[in-house]
Amino acid sequence: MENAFIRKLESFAQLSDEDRQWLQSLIGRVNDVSPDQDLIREGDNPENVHLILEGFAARYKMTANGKRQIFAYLIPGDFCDVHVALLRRMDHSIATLSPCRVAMLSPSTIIEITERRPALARALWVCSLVDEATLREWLLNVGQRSARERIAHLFCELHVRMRAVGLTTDGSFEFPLTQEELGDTTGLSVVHVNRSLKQLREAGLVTMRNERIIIPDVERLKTFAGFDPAYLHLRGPAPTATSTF
Amino acid sequence: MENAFIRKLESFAQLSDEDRQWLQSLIGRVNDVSPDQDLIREGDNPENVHLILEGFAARYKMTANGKRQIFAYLIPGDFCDVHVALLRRMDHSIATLSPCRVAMLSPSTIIEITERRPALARALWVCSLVDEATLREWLLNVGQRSARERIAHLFCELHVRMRAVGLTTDGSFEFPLTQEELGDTTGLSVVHVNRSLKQLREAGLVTMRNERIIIPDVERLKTFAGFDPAYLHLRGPAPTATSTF
DNA sequence: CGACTTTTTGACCTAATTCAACTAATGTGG
DNA sequence: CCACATTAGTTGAATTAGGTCAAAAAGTCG
Repeated sequence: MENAFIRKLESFAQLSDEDRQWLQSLIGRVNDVSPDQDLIREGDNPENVHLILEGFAARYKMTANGKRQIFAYLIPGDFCDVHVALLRRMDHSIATLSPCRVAMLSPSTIIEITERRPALARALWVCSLVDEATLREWLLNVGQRSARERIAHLFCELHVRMRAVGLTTDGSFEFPLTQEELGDTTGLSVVHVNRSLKQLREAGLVTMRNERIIIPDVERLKTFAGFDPAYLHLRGPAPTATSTF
Repeated sequence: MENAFIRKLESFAQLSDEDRQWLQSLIGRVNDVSPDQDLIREGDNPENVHLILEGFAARYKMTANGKRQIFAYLIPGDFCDVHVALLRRMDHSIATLSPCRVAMLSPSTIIEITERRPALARALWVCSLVDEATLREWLLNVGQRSARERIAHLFCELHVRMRAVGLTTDGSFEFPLTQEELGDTTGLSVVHVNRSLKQLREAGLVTMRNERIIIPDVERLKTFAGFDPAYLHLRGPAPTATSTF
């Protein structure tokens, strides 16, 4: 799965073989990180750029009263902090949610990309715009949808994103998060996440078990959630679930 | 107020006199736009870059069920869509909320900035990072805070942002939005916004009247809302309320 | 003034929270 | 491999924050 991020960039821009090889060669130091470890913490002065190779991580922030909001899931192929390096001080934290393999790149690599690889630079640009669009969609999600719709919408999004990096088998993909973490992303209590999941399961819309999400009928779930993938700006028809193997 | 945006950029980076003059000369066509007009609509292929000179505008999107979520307020000095031009298709809309004066710049101007004015380019970069951080804070706000805290937090943020462009008088500033629009930004019903405002007013924390927000004791409101302005990444101590005149 | 929009209030309802207990997993050291 | 500890998931009962519906009051504007 080391090349999930090449795959991801390719879903936004046409890359040359040279670009691809060059990207491949970028990956220097790789760390295995256990779950619930902060990669960067609020207040830190960011030094490295992190790229998730395997596992799930998340951006988050805590309120003064100790409540946590998760802002984004970072899945294989996602850069954690390309841009943030421009600011002196991290305004949020990033933590692993499952065991992760993380590549650490030096900021100079990124600068090299922007200066020497226009196609790649553009692809990175687009990535960050998509991240922002995704963030907007999450705000829409917690601001305007019911508990069940929120969860269903999140799962639809994740299915599309996981498929784009070749990590789905039909309607199913790995999802190693706890219901508590789901609650922190949807703005719901654990208890209510549990009850909502039960209802979704009983309606035959989604099942979450063995650290996997199983969607028997993706179209049906999309309809239920009011999911429109336009905001993910994937180009062309996404690869079909099975063709990714 | 034509130079609110110069002021804004200066709160992120040191600009030379030349930069300032050049920025001033940028403003070409200026439109007066009445309230509730879309500047760009979801699905459009963005052509112009809009800069708000006066008034309030907002990014927003509707759900399939006709609910609206507002993602950001655009106040004098804010660029609406510097970056979005990179994508083929708008994934959200931008509308005026009050009468606005809007400068329309050609995308080529932006390209010129990035190529010829490194200090400005950097300042624009930082602006968009701050926009993203603000969006995260809004998600935290609707996901984790109570109705009153949400509203109070939003007002604190707005106070800081308005002050940064010289549009406050002590704890007071123009705020020409309806309670319905406040509801669409905080994920609350109009009725509940109204009741929450009443409680905040009775607690002596904020008053909203005559299209203005009046905060008798800014520090007290910040404490109540759990507001920490770090995410706005303003450099140095902000100008004091009265020194802006 | 009269039409329309926005704000305010009341009464009632419901989605989601909280607290608490219990069960099912997962993990750890002997 | 088992006994015990710990974390995660499930369920029930009581409570509450916030939503809905409806109608009145207060502004706004041609």
